[in-house]
Amino acid sequence: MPGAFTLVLKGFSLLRLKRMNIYAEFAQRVKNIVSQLEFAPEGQELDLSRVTVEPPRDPAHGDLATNVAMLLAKPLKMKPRDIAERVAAALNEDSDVASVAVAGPGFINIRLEQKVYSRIAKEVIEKGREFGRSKLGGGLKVNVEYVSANPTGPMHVGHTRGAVVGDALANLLAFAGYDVTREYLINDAGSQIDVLANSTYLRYREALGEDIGAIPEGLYPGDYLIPVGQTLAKEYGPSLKDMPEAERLALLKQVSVDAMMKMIRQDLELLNVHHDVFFSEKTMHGENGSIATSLKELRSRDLVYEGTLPPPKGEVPEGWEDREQTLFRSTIAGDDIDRPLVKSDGSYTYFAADVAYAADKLKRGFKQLIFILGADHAGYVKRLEAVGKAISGGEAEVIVRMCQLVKLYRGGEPVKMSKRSGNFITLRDVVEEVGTDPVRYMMLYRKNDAHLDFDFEKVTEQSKDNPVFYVQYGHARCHSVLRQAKEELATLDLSADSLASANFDLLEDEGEQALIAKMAQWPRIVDSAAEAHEPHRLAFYLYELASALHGHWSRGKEKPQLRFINDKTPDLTKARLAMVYAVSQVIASGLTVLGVAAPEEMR
RNA sequence: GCACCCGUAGCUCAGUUGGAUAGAGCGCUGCCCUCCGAAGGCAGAGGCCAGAGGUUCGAAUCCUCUCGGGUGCGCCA
Repeated sequence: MPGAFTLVLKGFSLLRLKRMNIYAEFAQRVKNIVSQLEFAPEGQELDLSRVTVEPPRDPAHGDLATNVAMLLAKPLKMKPRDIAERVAAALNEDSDVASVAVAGPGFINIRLEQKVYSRIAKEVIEKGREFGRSKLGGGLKVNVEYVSANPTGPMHVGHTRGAVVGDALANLLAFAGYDVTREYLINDAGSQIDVLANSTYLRYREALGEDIGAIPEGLYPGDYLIPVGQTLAKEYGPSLKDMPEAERLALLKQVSVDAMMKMIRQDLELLNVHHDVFFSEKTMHGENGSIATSLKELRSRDLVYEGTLPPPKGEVPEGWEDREQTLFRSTIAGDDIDRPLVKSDGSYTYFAADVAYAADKLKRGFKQLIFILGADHAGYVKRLEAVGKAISGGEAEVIVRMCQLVKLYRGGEPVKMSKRSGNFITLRDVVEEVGTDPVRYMMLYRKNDAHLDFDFEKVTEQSKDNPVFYVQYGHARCHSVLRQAKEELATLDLSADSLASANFDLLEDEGEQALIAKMAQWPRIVDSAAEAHEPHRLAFYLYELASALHGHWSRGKEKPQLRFINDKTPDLTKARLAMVYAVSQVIASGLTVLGVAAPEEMR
């Protein structure tokens, strides 16, 4: 199970980290206090794994809150508040703690000394964009597979979400200390590639001057194959027509797939999506291919066998015949039925390729196989998990994240698409109209398994309604202040080194403390988002941080003494500019993980 | 018929892995630019967290059932 493994890693990373985030830090201190207080009768081990230290929901309660008293009430048979009082008294001795209060059912609320804020601010400036990078993953090898769109045409708008979520998740995991490989499976072996090749052949003949008429049903009608046909005509002249059919088909397949992949890579580049490995499915087929060898090996482990399946419940499909076939024993790992590996014509099913592909990844040493799938593949989740579990014997883990469908709107009206004509809306259409940053942020500003409405007009709107502009604007505002300071205070050294030495103890305003407290949460957000495989949490956090900045900014309008730049108080000004710089670093860092630009001005 | 995902403010959605009085944006009402970027901020109204049981100190969150929406259901990829 993942749980035990993750815990080991966590313990490992906690020991390794020189500076941990304050929440993890205080959780450890609380645990130490509990064991020192010797609540438990002799020989009894207290389970402290569920002890948490979190920011309280209401900032008025302080900076940190822990649930330890409530958790221990039962095993110790004590009242939560009695436990809380004793822990609180011990916490009060901590020199980082300004005050402690017991509240509600037994919460312990902690208010931190100013110097803790100062320490955090200093750390952010020293680490810059590296602040928040963690060792949570402990270098664990993980494989993230995303996009894997069929190489039969340009990327469809429907691929966008999975591409962005997968890419951002990969970035996030890398930032959280995992050894990440980003992978794309090229489905270049199925019957759809025959269709592609035949469609290209038609365009080739067209390029040679033949009248091909309407594109027949069953072939790809899109214009994108026209240049492929033209290139072939230029390169080979009419000679392809005389080529033996098998040879010609092979050539057409190769040329077509290469052309489509080139197009797809350009589309991905446009979206700022990147992969390390493009894995060809075709290379796994054939007599000595990895599918054949994998199945052989799995047969020897009794994971592959010959057998029959019960007919599907409900409506039995037309042409159903009860026959014996080659099956993968996915039921032993939680799948509903065992899954067929070989079609009646003797060729492998798509699933067989998946089995071999998973085996290949495991052989390459990956401990987590992460898949980003569209909602239309929901039925595939169980069997993928089963494959990982069965083949690795529980050593590795398969994690599937599904992306729900995106509905397109324009000014509130649904956008209709007709697939049949080949004029579907492409990923390129969308990116070229609204831009990479808004597309990416919108796709990440939602839980991945929730439906997403994407309105072309709203996404290009430059207002609070549009989170990407709000966050980028926050970043730009920080730089605006720094530019202003440079002009007004020519003698002030604004380098990171200099700013790190500012006297942060001067930042006593509640808005300033709120901003620093918000930044202190960043490492914690990174870790929890990485553990949950939910990059959208970063997008929401950045919105909150930007909001804290905008709010504080406006307070300077009502109370001029709160403004960042004041030539009469140079030390305070320096501390405030340092804080502004720190905020810009966290926003830039977060946007970078999300693959979104952090512009310094937006005029 | 079965499986998976989702039901939270009028609308679009968060909710820190079970914590305190459930939050944000849009929309609505009323305010704030002689002032570092108003692409911004402040305040107000708006809730039976689809419904019913259960688990426990404590549930929007976990379990069961019901209702409502989506997706998929040998040899398509």
